[in-house]
Amino acid sequence: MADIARRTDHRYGNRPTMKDVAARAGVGLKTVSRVVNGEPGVTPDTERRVQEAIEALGFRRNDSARVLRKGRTATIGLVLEDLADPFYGPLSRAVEEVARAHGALLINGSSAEDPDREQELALALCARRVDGLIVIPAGDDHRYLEPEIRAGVATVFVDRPAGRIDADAVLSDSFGGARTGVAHLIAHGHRRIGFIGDRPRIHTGAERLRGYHAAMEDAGLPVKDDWVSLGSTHPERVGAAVRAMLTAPEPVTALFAGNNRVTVTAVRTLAGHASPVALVGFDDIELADLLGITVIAQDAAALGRTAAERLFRRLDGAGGAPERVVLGTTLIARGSGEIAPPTA
Amino acid sequence: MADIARRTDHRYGNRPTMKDVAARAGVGLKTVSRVVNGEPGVTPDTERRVQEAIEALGFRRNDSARVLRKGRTATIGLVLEDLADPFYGPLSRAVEEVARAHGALLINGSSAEDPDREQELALALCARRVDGLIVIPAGDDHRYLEPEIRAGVATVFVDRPAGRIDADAVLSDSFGGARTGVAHLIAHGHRRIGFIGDRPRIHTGAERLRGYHAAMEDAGLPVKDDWVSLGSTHPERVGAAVRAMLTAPEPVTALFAGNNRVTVTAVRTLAGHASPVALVGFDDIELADLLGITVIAQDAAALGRTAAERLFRRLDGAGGAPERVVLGTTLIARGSGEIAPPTA
DNA sequence: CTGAAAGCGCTAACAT
DNA sequence: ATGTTAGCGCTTTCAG
Repeated sequence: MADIARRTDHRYGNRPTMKDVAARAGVGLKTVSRVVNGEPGVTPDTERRVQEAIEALGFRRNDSARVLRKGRTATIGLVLEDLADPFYGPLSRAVEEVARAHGALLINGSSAEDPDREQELALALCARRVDGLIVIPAGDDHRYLEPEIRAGVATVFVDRPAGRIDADAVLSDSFGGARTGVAHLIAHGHRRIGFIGDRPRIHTGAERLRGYHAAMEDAGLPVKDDWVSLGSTHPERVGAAVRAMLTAPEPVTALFAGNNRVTVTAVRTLAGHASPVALVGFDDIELADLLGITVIAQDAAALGRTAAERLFRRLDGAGGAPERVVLGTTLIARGSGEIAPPTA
Repeated sequence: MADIARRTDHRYGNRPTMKDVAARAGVGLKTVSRVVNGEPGVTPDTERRVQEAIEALGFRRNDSARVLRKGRTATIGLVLEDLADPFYGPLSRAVEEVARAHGALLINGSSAEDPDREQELALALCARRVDGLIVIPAGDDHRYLEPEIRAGVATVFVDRPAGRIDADAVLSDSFGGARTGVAHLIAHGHRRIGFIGDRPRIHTGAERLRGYHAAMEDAGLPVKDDWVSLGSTHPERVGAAVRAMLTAPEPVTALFAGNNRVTVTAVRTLAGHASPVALVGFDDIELADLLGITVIAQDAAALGRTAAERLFRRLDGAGGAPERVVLGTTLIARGSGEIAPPTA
């Protein structure tokens, strides 16, 4: 009766279990477990019989049950902004490689820059008991993760730091990179420089803006309100911002683009402009070399690799207070940042 | 004694369970389950007490246990070639969005174009009992998936068809796209056209080569051995192939690039070349518009979306024989493909 | 070297 | 409306 119920119940498409394998091989359940996990203490002959039964039945161990018993899933979660953004591809891949080296799989999801969605995703991953979590924050309040972290979910933030909790973070030097980029434009003779960034709520955006202001101040240059535009990275918004700066009462002669999305739109917009305008963008872009775009490059793969390595070190028991690692950026001069201002 | 053992045992970092919540709220286990899952039949007052206990204890349902009982993981697996390749970013994102709409999460991994790694990954996903699998094949023999598919793992192949098994597949029209692209070059006066593709073992590569041959034959043009180069998409290999074709006894006046990686290298190589050479590439690339690169574009997001939708339809019980869906491609003329051959 | 029994945290089925 | 019991498929413990 109980057995009929079980056979009628087609969860997992009625897959064979270790019990089935044991019955077929005429051995005990635990012996099958030993063979499947390569544990010692099984005679070659018994092992062969078990292997045959496994083959015949098409048995594959159910890791869900294993996880329940062992308490570790060998899975880590990655919450990022947008899997389709070329900046996050190499980052994800680097995380994946480190995970693979540690025998773990990767679940990832996009927050679409929505704090609620970030939280929903991160908590769903915790419910699946991922061993660790790598988060590229969309929101600025991560207290919702406190119980999880306390319960033992190793957590590392990347690209942007956590908000309102103390946690490991791996970042690029946004402030220094932007400052260097703007100083580069100043060194080439520009005095009226525009900054187009994303929403100021986003940490990297704010830091890059700070770098811009610092470079201008270092050079004793004023900053007009018209020269700073923050908001969505939507092409329309950015395009309009570029045009506004070029036609302002005191038009800019150079632009600093706050990230890869902005740079792309800025280049497209400037391509349709009469006189040349200097441009330096944060983040490298594919084919930027052929287009001669000067950029402040950050190493997305290194960001992901560093974060993942720190995560696994924590999982391996490394203690100590949360740390913040800041990776440097590189100025790559390709032409667009070396255009001189029009001689007035 | 048993309880001491349990407390000492720190799996899941000693997280509270429903039993703990039940004890604290002074209710039965099942009542907690009802509250957590939003099932009816709980008085508002009881519900409040349970919620309070959940908050106080920082309880989060253990989905591993749930999965074991329910038989569905609400997780799908995606095996692709390289998460860092800009072609797969939008594809993954599209799959993710469909999964999200169905309340499922996405585990993804890169095969790095290695058949063994593809198999290892796909089977690891099956061991975790993903409900469904989307595979971008690296290998050409997928019989290893037969037991899994029979056991109920819905499987859809994308970008390239499955090898030696009959399964759903969603593809782009590689043959037609390449034929159109090469015909476009012929229409602009070229007679000596080169084809640079990836390894012929890869289905898309073979199909595109077939399209090239078809277009040449349609026009009654011969194809010299020197004009076809297949192999790795490594920049060095591709660069050398381009240079060889331009300096062959009968040099080509136009090139067809078999995929996005090849196109990028071809553009870089041609940029250093004296006389202009026409180029059409398979796959669109970011900023190709600014560089004036003519391409045969496929819709990576549509590929992913279509595959994921089919997968969930199968999961929802849709029967019928495996089907092959072929999505069309689009020729986008931007200049490089409209360069006329040098007048001889 | 092998196996029986207990139980991981949850849900389904059945009481009450 | 609420609680009790059994058991998902595996690993752990302990006894042969």
